[in-house]
Amino acid sequence: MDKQEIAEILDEIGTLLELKGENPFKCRAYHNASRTISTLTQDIKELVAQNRLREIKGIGEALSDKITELLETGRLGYYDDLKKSLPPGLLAMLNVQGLGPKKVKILFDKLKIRTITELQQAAAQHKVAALDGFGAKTEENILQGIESLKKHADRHLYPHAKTTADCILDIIKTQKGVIRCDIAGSLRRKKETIGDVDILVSAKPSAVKHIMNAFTTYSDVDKVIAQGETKSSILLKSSINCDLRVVNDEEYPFALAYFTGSKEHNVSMRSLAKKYGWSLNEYGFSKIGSEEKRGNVKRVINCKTEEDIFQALKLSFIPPELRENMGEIDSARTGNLPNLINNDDIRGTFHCHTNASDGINTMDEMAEAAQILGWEYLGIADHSKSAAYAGGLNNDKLKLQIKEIEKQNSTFKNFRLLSGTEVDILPDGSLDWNDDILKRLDFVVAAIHSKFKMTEVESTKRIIKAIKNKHVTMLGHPTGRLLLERDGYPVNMIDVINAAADYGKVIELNSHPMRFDLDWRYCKYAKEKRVIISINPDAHNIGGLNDVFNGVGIARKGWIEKTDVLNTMSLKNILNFLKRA
DNA sequence: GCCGTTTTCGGCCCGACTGTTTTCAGTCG
Repeated sequence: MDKQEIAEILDEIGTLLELKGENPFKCRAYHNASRTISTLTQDIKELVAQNRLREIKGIGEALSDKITELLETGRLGYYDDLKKSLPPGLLAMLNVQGLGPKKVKILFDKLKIRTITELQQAAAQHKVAALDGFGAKTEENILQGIESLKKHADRHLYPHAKTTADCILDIIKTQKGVIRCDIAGSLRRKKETIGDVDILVSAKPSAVKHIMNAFTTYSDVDKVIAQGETKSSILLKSSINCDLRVVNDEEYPFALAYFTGSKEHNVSMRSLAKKYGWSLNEYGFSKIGSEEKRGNVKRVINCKTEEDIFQALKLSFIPPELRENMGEIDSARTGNLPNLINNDDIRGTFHCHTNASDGINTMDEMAEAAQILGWEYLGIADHSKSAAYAGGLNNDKLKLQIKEIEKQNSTFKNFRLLSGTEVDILPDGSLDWNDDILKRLDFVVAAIHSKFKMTEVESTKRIIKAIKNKHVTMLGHPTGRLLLERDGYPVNMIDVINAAADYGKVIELNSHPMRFDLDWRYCKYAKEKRVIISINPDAHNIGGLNDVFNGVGIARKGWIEKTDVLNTMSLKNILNFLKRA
């Protein structure tokens, strides 16, 4: 059992306790512990072996015992008993918008509803509205919530949500009376996927109604979910939920910080404010104990921008991408925030396909696009011969491509194509090209494209064997395509990172919107082990090259600094690096 | 269930909106 599985069980225990009506703080303790465990960088097995679990903040005696039991026996009696005491369908019911643990508990206690299907039937028969605390409107919302759940279960990819948000932002910005206007929420934090879009506006009071109307009557609105004085919520035809919040301009920086989140980051910021004797909310700082609410808040500190808020708390400015309560507040206090990568820092990239294998554009077109982006180099990495499904090159075609690249390079001035390959790691860990061909290439990306159903131990062994090959430069998409599931595979990333450190290999962080291989914890671990990451688009066309930027958000979450990323090196350094590799 | 320069008990982040009530509970972010 790994820490991720432990974290999932702890989270579920927290939710199950909520459904049983347990002390909310006890429930929260489990949720907090789950998050802490899942983001742990130390080896949990080692911590248990050394009896050091309780050194972790939020893990006390009870949780330490439970985690130890889970790790040592693979089971937890407390969890099994808890699960037996409630029907499994209750957890799924919590996904219905507007239903929380209290309402689900009532539905179960009074009507014996155990599944979403039973809930839908009961609501259709108007049995739900008859319950105490429920009504016709709640019943209607439950039915709509179930429909919506079926229709919009998925989250939205960053680039799609960003395009949508920009269109709405453009409309809001041009409204009369608007002072400041920004995207907030997970979109501002550049999460890989977005739940809903949050837009924040500051405006003159007289303009609020007019702005809200402009928002709710936007041409792409499918349905207006809520419309109030400060907040409106719409569902777009593209099935993206979008919230607009209006505040006055004095409140704006506080609201921007608040609605940018994350929730966990905000909780920590409030705790910190409390230590200074202030209460922090979306409208300002106020003195603890004062009864003032919105409208007559006596601001203890005036803040015109978000920067001022951080400064008031003696923190350096925390970029939105880092606001996940993953240690950024401590780092901001001690001046140790990472130096984040910007799009402008990217000086080239590897792992790009052409129409020689399964790409769409020609090598010429890809090279031109890279130069337009201002890059110094572009790596060509078409598939190898075993990747028949992807039109993998045969020996002769690869040799021809190497020659073609040499020829092209003689025509460039401040740009260079690098000849590479995305070589298949075969099921036994050997490579699809022999060493004679591999040594002729500038770089070699090794990746798995077959036999995804191997066990974690088997696929880890397979990858590590490939990493050991002296011609391999980097490991491509190390866990497959997680968002597509169908070709993701289990792998022990800690072992893989250790091997990459031992053999001096690069690990690729694919930034194609459908592929997010490494999460921030592994990036952080890779950094500790001094393993270089490369942000690669796995671009199959010109447009794909622009997606490198989408990966930058991920890299930021990984606390990867410019110096830790291959793509920020100049061509000269890249060539030196490749020679060494 | 966790935590403590207010440490073994009492507090744990905070406000808007909705729908249900007639002053508030539940949900959400």
